Amino acid sequence: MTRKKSTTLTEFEQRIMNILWRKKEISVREATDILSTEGPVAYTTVLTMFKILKDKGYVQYRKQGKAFIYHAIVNQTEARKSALSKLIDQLFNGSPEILAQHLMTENHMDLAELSALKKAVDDTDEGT
Amino acid sequence: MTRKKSTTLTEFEQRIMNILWRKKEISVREATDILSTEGPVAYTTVLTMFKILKDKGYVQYRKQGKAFIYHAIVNQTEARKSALSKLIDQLFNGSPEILAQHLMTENHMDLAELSALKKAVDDTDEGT
DNA sequence: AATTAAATACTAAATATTTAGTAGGAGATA
DNA sequence: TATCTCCTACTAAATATTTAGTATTTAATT
Repeated sequence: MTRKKSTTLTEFEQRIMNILWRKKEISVREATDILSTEGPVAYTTVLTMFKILKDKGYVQYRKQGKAFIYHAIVNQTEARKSALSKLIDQLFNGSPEILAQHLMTENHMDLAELSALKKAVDDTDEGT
Repeated sequence: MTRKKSTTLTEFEQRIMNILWRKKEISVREATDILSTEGPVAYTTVLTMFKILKDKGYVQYRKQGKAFIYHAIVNQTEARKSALSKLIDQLFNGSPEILAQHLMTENHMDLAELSALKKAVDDTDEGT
């Protein structure tokens, strides 16, 4: 009779985390402003989401005056890893190789392109 | 005040579609038996899910005696495409290249491996 | 044809997720 | 200090998703 809680970020959680990963630190007010550019959203809705993210251990805050300034405490790479792993399990028979094949055939990525990317990754550290 | 309906397959929908992609055709009874090996599930629950998938246009059925025999009418590649595209939008800045990087760094896929895969894909047609 | 077995249809409800209103509090300001 | 503004806390409810019970139908069987 019970529905399973999501193991990864929900859609709205995701949207907020994306903002946090870009901005490092942000108030609920600022986040609301940013989200509002994509569509109407109430301040308290965003507030609630931050509270949920806090409870789930994805973010933390510090106080500044009377406001909370939030920051992410899970990094993007980790989130990518678990979301991708879930997707691979569910749709790619648990095989990253099948996903790679799919990328090459459906997204027209060729080896030259991948090679260049690999080089770029090897040269830098932060691959975002 | 409204929550957005999922654009991709939900988790349970996904589980059933995986069975359909493997078995081509299946009755609710058989599907229930298969799903039961992973955990308890009521026959009517599975029946309901098939009805939902039918309404959403993911499956179709033919009658055999009094039972419905279901088959998928969306293929796995399409489902993979949309789910992946959604994930890339949400977590990989809309960039398949970033995903490719991630695969290489986090899943330790190297170019030799990818090259072999590419060759395999080029030789066959159905890459599952 | 009547009975039976098994399937579908209809209905309902639990849980997760998303959305937001109202109350109350804390700091800034007049 | 009194007021005002903006913030968080608390509460509530809408929608999606999952789960399954009960009623009805259908086909096979006797």
